[in-house]
Amino acid sequence: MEIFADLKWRGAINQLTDEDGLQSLLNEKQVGMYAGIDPTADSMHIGHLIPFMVLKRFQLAGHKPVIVIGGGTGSIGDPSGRNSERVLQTMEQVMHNEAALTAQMVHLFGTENFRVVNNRDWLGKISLLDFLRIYGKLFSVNTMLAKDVVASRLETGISFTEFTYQILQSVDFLELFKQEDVQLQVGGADQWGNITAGIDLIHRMEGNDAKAYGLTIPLMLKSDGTKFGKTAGGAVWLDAEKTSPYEFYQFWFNQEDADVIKYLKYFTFLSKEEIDALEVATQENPRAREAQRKLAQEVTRFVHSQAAVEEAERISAALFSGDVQDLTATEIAQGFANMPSFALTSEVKNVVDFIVDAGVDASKRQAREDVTNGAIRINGTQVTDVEAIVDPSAMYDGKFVIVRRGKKKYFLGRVQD
RNA sequence: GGGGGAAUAGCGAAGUGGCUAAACGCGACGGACUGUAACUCCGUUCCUUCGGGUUCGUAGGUUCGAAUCCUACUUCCCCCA
Repeated sequence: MEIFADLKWRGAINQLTDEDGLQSLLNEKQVGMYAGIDPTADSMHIGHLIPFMVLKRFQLAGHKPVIVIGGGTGSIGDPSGRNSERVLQTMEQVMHNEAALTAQMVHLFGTENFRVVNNRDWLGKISLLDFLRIYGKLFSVNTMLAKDVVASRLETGISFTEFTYQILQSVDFLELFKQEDVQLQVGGADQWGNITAGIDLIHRMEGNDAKAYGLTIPLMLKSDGTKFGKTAGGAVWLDAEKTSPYEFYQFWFNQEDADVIKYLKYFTFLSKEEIDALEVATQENPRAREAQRKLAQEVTRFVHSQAAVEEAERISAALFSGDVQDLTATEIAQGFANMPSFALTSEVKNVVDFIVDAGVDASKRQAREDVTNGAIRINGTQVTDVEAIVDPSAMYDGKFVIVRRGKKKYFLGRVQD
């Protein structure tokens, strides 16, 4: 499918500045395009992936994405989508984040037909007087105040620093237009104001016939209206240290039927035919969760690797069947990375005491009840006798004890001595 | 500043001297069912060495016996100024 039609079908387009103009540009040449990310953390989370998925599709279609790491803008703070002033980060933190994000980008985009640049390289060189004389004159405060992002903050307050953010982002677009032949900026729906400000600046500096376009992506929401990409544990990170590949896989696997097709379209590179087939499969046999499985596999492979997919599936199979005996110590460490864990000694204990000391249950009364009800499994083996004894050195090289309460609540004991 | 009312378990809310470790609803947890779902159903829901122990804003008091009566204090709400 032609890239533009494909994006529309995938529901990836919210607003466009000039559909016909962009369409014909895309037809005639390899177009440079960019999206930015401010180094506010040392990893992307899946929310960040939203504009980058679109860039990746353009890349696969032969165009050239550029990622701007906002070393300059990130030291200022984007007011978009926020109702309070950002706390500035230390420069060391910003630099550390930049390096980590760059590595993630290269992992997703490769090095062919792709660039990562840092806007500190140009923003950092502009003197205050140049800023005011060259750029400031071209921005009307009246227009800036009218942007939604700013207007919504006038009640609660916005600093001059954040107010100028849209000028900096506009300068980015202009610089990229000149240096990297970037003609399209892609961003989330809340970036519309910043993007159009950039196009206006390009027109003023480079002439009205300069071809610069903007594309925003719809706000991603779940079918129940809540925010996409959050779990009880917080954001879903791309960094395997923050969100293990197993948890990452599980996040996608657990999507609702009502959302899964939307996400397949958006977050995978499967063809329309494949996705249509999965849609039918979901309707006819929802219990198989074929679409969710495919979604989890595809996204986990894209963000991590095929090996990560296989490992995640092995851990999933073990955890959900309860057969945890066969897991290796490494797999346990991954599968339990963000599950509750507790420290223990290799001392042999009574189950009830063990459970309470582990924090699995709050009181002995509760612990006895759970044991009696058959709700407790130690290392995959059900324990129903309150007098049973737990020996931490029994399995997994004496390093771990896996406690399961109920069907799928796991707790990992790490033997300390 | 004056007057009135209320504080009960995670939350809401009954309970006005013994039958109350405290109804009921929600939530939470466990189980059955299921698709690692929703719904529904069943059970549990202060601690315990299972003998018992400690609870109804806090501290005292009355009583054989107090969540229930009295006093003081704290907090919250309402009305009047």
